[in-house]
Amino acid sequence: MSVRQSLLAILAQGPCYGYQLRHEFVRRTGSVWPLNVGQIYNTLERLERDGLVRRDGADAQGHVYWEITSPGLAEVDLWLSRAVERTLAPRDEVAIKIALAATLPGADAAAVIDEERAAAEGRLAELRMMRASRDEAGPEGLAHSLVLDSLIFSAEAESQWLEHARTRLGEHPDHGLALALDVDRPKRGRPARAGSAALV
Amino acid sequence: MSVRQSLLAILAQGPCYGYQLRHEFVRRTGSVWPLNVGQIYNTLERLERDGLVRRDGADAQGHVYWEITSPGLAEVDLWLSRAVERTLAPRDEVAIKIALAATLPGADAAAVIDEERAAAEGRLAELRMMRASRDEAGPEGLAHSLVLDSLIFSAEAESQWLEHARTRLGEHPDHGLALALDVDRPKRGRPARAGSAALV
DNA sequence: CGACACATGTAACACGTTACATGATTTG
DNA sequence: CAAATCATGTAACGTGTTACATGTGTCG
Repeated sequence: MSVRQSLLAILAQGPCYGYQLRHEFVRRTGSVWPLNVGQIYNTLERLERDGLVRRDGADAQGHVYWEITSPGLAEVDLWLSRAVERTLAPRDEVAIKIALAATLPGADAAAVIDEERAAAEGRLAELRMMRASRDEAGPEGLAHSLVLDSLIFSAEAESQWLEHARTRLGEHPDHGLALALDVDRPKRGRPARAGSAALV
Repeated sequence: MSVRQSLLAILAQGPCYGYQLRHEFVRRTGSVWPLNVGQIYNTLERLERDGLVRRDGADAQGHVYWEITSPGLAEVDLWLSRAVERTLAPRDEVAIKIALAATLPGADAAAVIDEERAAAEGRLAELRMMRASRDEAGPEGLAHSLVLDSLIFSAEAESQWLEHARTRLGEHPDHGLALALDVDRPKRGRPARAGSAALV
């Protein structure tokens, strides 16, 4: 929903055409989130379908302008006034992967964690370099550095969690967490074929 | 890609049928990520389409078993051996929203931050309660608490970033970050209709 | 019996994302 | 002129997600 809501929010400032919307989005979010132009037109059509924007004719240069509607403005207000709806537990591929690696007999959970942690640290270093060389002057500066900070905070948390996970895994006696398939689960009868331990 | 890869990884341990896969996924990831059963069958068909699993007949109870193929096993190995592919800057709706709120003349960025922070703290409190009442005994205990820790680390980072953002916003003179539409951008000629400042 | 969990499956949708086609205009 | 940018658009795909239909088995 981020792209959709963002475009809508920008349109709340006044009519724009496609390329302009992309420019505004990139400019305001610090150029860290590139946006394929095609997606703009795509999203605009979906917003139109939902009655949140309408086509607003074209100017002398042929630019097709889009205008926000009343329901669209209401949607923007709602977006800004209420916190984003998040599930209590957003799915995180890395966390899922570690949890599975830790319970799969055939996997080396420690190695998986190390690999992910190295990747996280690499991203972190790159983000910090970007952050350091970021020019904070100009009206866009603060927003830009805030976005970078957000990414850095998040990457730091991931790396720290992985370190924590690595430690706790090491403490665990003989990696005794590998789980075979739970063949006894079905209430109404056990499958004929027992859970064979393929792979390793 | 998380669900897809997870099911594949579980199937690497041996053939399973749909409901069993769901059970295994939920069991290994600490029941924090519920999985609609329909999605299992959906995903299995897509995996079959890609040649990573194949149907493996049914047992006496009518359970339809699925078996991983060679390419499927290779895919699992790859997933476990290499870090998850992540863009340097994953899109985060909250970060995008704050960046936009900070640059939109009509928005009260401070209020938006406060609202998001309250929500983040709420989630955090709930996660900590879950974590505290989590039974760590049993083979699944460690994986479960690690997953919860992941969510907690992540929620903490978000809250801390929001606090940081709030502070930096406060330091900023007269909220001077509101950006009007960048009407001078188009290189080939200025649109006839100037960027009007609608909304506030 | 009736409610509920088990079990399989289908169909549709949402959003994000990319590849491609097409043309005008600017610039080296 | 040729290349690059600006600009609009279309078509397709991928994953995640939900709603629904259908039937069997269990249990109070």
